[in-house]
Amino acid sequence: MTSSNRPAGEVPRVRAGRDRGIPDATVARLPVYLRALMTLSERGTPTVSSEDLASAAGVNSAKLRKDLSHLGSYGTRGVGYDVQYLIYQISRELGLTQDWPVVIVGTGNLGRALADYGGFVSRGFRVAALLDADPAKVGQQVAGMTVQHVDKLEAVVQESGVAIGVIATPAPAAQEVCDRLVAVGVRSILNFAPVVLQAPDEVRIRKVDLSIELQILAFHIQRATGGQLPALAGEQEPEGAT
Amino acid sequence: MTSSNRPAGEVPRVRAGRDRGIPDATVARLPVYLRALMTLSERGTPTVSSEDLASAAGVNSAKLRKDLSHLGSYGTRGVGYDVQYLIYQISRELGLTQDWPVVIVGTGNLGRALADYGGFVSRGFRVAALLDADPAKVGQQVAGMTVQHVDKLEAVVQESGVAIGVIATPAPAAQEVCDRLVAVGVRSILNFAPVVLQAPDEVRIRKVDLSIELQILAFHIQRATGGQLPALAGEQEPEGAT
DNA sequence: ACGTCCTTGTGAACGTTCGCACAAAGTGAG
DNA sequence: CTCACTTTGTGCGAACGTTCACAAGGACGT
Repeated sequence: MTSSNRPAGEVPRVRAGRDRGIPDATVARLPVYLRALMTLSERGTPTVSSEDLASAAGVNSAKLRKDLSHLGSYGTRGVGYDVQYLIYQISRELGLTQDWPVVIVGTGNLGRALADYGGFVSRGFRVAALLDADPAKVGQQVAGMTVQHVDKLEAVVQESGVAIGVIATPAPAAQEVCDRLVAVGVRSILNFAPVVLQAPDEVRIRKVDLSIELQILAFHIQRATGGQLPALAGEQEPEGAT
Repeated sequence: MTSSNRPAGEVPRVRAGRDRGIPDATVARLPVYLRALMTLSERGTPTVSSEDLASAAGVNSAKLRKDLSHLGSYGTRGVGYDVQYLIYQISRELGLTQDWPVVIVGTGNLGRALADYGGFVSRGFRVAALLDADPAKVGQQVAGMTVQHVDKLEAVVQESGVAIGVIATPAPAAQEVCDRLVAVGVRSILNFAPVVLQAPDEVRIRKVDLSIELQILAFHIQRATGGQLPALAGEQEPEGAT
């Protein structure tokens, strides 16, 4: 998944000016911290300690401090972190202070859910277009936008400067959509279709698979209960009376 | 394989009487392998090499072989893996050979998308009930099921032996739903709401966050382009350093 | 039967991530 | 000013994950 073209031997560390070598694991957590900070901000909390913020984000406090230290020293010892300032710094690091036009391909249930999802707009993402191959769907209004035919994909991407493509099509159509997005210069793709997309290394693909998460949960339940449905195998602890 | 001598404390891996601790990273990939194998199966492919299967799943072939080796020696040297047999073994390991009743709470766009998602049913998951707190939604037909009021949550869970709860509510309602699910014995929760749920340690929570994935993509684009949109250059300068 | 070719399974090296524990740095009371 | 207290930032060892490289094992042609 990682296509880091780093000269062999060096750890992603301090580079030019500000520290730009942030570990992937840290990057994946920054949005979670941001979310927790937003909640604190709404409550009017001025500062927060690493302990409290870590608890709100569901991580270890040492890990949180180390993560934040990759952005710089934005805390005050003895006090904690200024909520507003930290929100700004994380947003800036994630590139959320600018506007990201996104194209969503596929307006089935999932595509519509995505178009309506408030979390996109509130984080600097803007749906530039909704596309679908089904003539019956073209022209429909979804989340205040008119669904366009997928033939417009190339035009929309170029006119709106779309940098991120979201694929929410059925599985068989996903690869072709991916190819077309790549062909018009999109280098970042978020894929919801249950297929493994093939693309050049320079294209960054992230995948969200609803059923995979369920399967992982099922594995752990099965492992914990020896293959029995827990609710049917007894409500109490195994140590309890049988 | 030698069993690792684990010090007292928390156990990151599955601990069982049997020596079958499968790493989390491997478990997370098994569904991907399974998906690739299903595709091969539909094409009538009898056997597949680790190289080909790894390519189809988008991973390194050595990693795939090591992952599969945790399940047992199911390959034949010089030939590869029998597709049908491997499908069976992975399915069994993931617990997909049995039926998992699932309750979906929240029938907004996302909840409906989930209810309609074919990937659930085809993998041994069955939607036992769709719940919503909105009286206007109760009684509606979604994916062939009637939406019930969330007050029925406890009854549904107990009657159907639901082991997995899916939370697709708005953020403010998620924690309460989580608490209620835990209270009736649900130990595995898949959370789509953009909040960090607090629950006892024995409850396994997995989170899917649509906007977090987008934010991670945005970070990488921004990092690669120095903070500017690749297509639309020149709008806002990056902040000066301290 | 035997040698050659192919592929699995895995030991070992390497890189990444985690979390403890503590020094450094700031606050505030007296 | 000094001292006690709080909290950050980080060095370090351990745990975890990934990848290389190759021995072991099986199929197949001759």
